[in-house]
Amino acid sequence: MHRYRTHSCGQLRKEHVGQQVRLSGWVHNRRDLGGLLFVDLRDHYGVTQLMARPESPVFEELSRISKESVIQVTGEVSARSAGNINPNLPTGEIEIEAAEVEILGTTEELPLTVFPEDNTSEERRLTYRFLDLRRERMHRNVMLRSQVVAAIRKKMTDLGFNEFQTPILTSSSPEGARDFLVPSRLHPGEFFALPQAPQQFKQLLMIAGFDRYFQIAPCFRDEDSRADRSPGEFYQLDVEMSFVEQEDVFEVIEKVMTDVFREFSTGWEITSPYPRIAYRDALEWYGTDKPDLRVPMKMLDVTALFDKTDFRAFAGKKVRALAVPNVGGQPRKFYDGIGDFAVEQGAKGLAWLKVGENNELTGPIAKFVTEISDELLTTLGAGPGYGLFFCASEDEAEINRIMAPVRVEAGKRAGLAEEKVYRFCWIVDFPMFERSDEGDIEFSHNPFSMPQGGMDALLNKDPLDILAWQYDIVCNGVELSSGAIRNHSPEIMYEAFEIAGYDKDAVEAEFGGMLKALKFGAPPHGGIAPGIDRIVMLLADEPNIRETIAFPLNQNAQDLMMGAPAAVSEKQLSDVHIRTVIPQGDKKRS
RNA sequence: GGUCCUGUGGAGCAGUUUGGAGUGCUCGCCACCCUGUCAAGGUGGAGGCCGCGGGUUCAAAUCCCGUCAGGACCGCCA
Repeated sequence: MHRYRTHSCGQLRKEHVGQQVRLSGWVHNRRDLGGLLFVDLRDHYGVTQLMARPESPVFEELSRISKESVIQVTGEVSARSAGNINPNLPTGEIEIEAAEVEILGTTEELPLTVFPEDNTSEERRLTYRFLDLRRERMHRNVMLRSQVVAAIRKKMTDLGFNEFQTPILTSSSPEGARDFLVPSRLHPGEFFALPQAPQQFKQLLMIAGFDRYFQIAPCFRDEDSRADRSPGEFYQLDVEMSFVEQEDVFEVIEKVMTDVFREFSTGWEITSPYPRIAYRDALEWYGTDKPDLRVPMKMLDVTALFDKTDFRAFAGKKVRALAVPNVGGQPRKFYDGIGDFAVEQGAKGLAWLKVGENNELTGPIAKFVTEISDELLTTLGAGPGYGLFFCASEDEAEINRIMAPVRVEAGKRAGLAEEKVYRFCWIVDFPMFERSDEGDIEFSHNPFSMPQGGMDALLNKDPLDILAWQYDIVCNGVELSSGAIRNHSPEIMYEAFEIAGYDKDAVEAEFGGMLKALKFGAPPHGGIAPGIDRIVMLLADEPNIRETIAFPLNQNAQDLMMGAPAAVSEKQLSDVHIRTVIPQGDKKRS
């Protein structure tokens, strides 16, 4: 007989009855009936019920072993009588009559319960992550991630892509986030940067002629985290293709995403092809460039209409309207509730109107809009039963920040949000340039994207009107990725940087390596990089990205289990020529 | 850098608004009862610096100030 086990805890069925078997695993739960003892034994594969009677030599020992200890049990598989079958357990038709027990690993009192899975603070879960990962939900999420990554690799390979590894110790790349720096021992005072993305390397691979690249790539950015943005590091499906236009990239990614989501979602609906929404439309309609299309309502700018009124509160401000159908029966409390939600988002208030049976408008601002009421309803496509909400501000960005969540929340409260569905979309036509707060022209996103219209556009159009071959893929309000057709022409690159205020010398000083490569026969190319963590987060239907990562840092970018980051010895510091200066008042000291 | 929420036996909460004895709930732990449970059930018990420091008060888990820790968001991050 094998030393530790003959079968897994998820393996035994009716046909094994009568066999002598050995199982190893964790004590999942115990039910002591006095004259009869049940122990659930758990491993990665499942749970099997062990059973012992008082006359058994192992009864006493088995009844004392604490939960989450690791034990090995030998005994005979016996069939459960019809009334005792557990239909919720794949192994529920059998149980093991324990004859021998060996304790392989004991446990101290548990800081959290593995089973049942009650609420535990995330701080504690991360501190004892090895216990947290035993729990069914986290175990399932981590396995889902593993399977999703395997499926993506297979799919990409089937589509003719090759996986490459790119350096982890590298130099700063043009993503624009703060770098994680690694001091060089051999070169005093110089530093590596961990890659924010393998952006330049994948472009170099295209220039080197490899045609179709992908990588499940680790990326590092020293920026603050969010519920959907993991602290410090994350993984992306990094993709780059040669001799392609935007639509070619879309075709590949839509196929991969749709297939993966169909394979791993539990029957959720996915619509393909994904709608394409221009960046400017997305901001006006949804208040964000990552719209949650499960709520279909669009907002509209009605500044021009309110200019015709004497409504002082909106005078001189931009006004955005949200028309919500099917809320005619809602009490005043509903409308005020939406307003309260807007205030929580930072609004001073939210004006609203109710559309009556005969299109008559009622509500706090009704008397101010009498002369534009017909036009308003026509513009918004609203009629009886609609609720109209208005947000006004001099600052369009403020309207967007407030109204984007209000739109989704109002849709949910009105029962208009779809469930069990993945609504993908492409956001396209990002502007190439924007005006900075100081009034200068600057790149609005990635300076290495190809401007739509190429050199001609750069030379002849107002920079603020130039669009880029740049795109995002969004699902249910989660931005999965940005991507772009790259600027593979040095001349166009110099010109684009010129517009943004960088002369040729500055560009060469900053991006000389990349530029040099473009001068030696660069193919047109483009790519994208959907976030693995976010894909798994959507598939697992988890609200927080850390639930999809086995060992995430906490919000403050610390590893509570391993104690990272941490001070290092003076020797280590001097080896890499580093002297630390701790800010005054900072209690952290080596 | 900023705003907001949270901190109460081993775990998760309620109690704080309106100050009056560490009061309560669910789980875990220990002991005992229990021969078909599977989130077993029953009885009893142990376990507390109410995050920490200061202040107000006859009296503080509760009010005030500060501070630490965790989380959500803004900034930031393609």
